[in-house]
Amino acid sequence: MSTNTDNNFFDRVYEVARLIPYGRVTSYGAIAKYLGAARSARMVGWAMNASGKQEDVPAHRVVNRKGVLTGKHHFEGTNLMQQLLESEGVEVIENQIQNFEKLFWDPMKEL
DNA sequence: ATTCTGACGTGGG
DNA sequence: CCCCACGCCAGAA
Repeated sequence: MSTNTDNNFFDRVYEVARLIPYGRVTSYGAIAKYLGAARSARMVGWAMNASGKQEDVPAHRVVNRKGVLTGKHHFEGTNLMQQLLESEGVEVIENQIQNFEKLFWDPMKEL
């Protein structure tokens, strides 16, 4: 059995997502790039879609490159994603994360 | 098999 | 800064 590098692309996305520190955020592209699939940023989003099964995947900490909560519509309710972020100290206005550059967590750089 | 779509990213205007 | 068009690639119909 493989350790953790032979899992499906989806599972790898989940692994990285779990590594996102509390109160920090990252982008789909950053994760995709870290996995060596920079051109598959969209797949990361798709993977997140299936992350509903995974309980340890903080999908709310993953946004697009602009720092906008593009996927909030996929969460339960209408502003659950924003609430989760704000509960971590992340300020969100109009689906836009404030100080995005400062809160941005780059797996390639941090790992 | 083919076609469309999408929680994206980049480039040009 | 905003808006538009194209590329990528995996899953769904």
